[in-house]
Amino acid sequence: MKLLHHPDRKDIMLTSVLYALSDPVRLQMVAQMHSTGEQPCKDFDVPIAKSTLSQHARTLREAGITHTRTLGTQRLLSLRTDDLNARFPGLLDAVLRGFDLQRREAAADAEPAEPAQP
Amino acid sequence: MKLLHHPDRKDIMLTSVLYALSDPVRLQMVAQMHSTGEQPCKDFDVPIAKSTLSQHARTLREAGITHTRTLGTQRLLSLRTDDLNARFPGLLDAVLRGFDLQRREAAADAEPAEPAQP
DNA sequence: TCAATTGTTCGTTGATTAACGAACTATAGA
DNA sequence: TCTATAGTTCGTTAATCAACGAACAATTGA
Repeated sequence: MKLLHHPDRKDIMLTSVLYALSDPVRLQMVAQMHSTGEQPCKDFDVPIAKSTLSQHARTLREAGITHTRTLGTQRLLSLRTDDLNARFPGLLDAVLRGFDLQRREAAADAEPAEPAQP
Repeated sequence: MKLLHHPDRKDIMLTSVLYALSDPVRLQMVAQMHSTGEQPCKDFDVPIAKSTLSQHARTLREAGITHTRTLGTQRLLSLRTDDLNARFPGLLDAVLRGFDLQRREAAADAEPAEPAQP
């Protein structure tokens, strides 16, 4: 079994975090972990090959955004919420909120009018 | 004279903003605009060629982070604070605060002890 | 008009990136 | 032990990126 490197809290770099979050696939993964909690790679709802997903998971882990633990054949990913909040207060929340606002707006734009009962 | 494209507020994308902020040079530029206000390219305190700086300025502008206006031969850059706060509430502040926290910590680490009179 | 200042554009280079499939590792369960 | 499942690693490809210098454009001021 391979041991996975996670950076210490103090070594989490702002530019690395912002870069990791700037990819649509990774941002989606982060949003999903935030709403659903810890989950295995296979449950991420992203339309990419598993090798690509594995690489994205690594990018998030090495940036200090996620923690990965092994359970059987699975790798369970979760957000390092406390570490991120301690190091960059308010950043994760602002990103997640921005992601949600943007998503809502896109959904609203797709509808022609405000339907009473959709 | 060339006219510069600035995206509408509604077209500012989260991933583009995060990406633009994930480069150390651009992040430094943003921090400087935040503390010093509007300023011309030549006043940015970054150790790069002016052609490179010009490209970074373009990246920031096209991501919707900065506004650029022309004054004589100069291009004055300023943060689109209101637009960013409206679209992604708290994001810019969190990034700027995180940048400052990280900078302070790095400075503290460089000092061996707490000198009374440095 | 001419020179200096400020910034942009262009072409190049080397590095990095996201994507994929194939091959591999490791564990769980039959 | 054998098979299925879950991920990782590797090699490749096409695209993008940051950096630079040279050449260009636009404006100011002498």
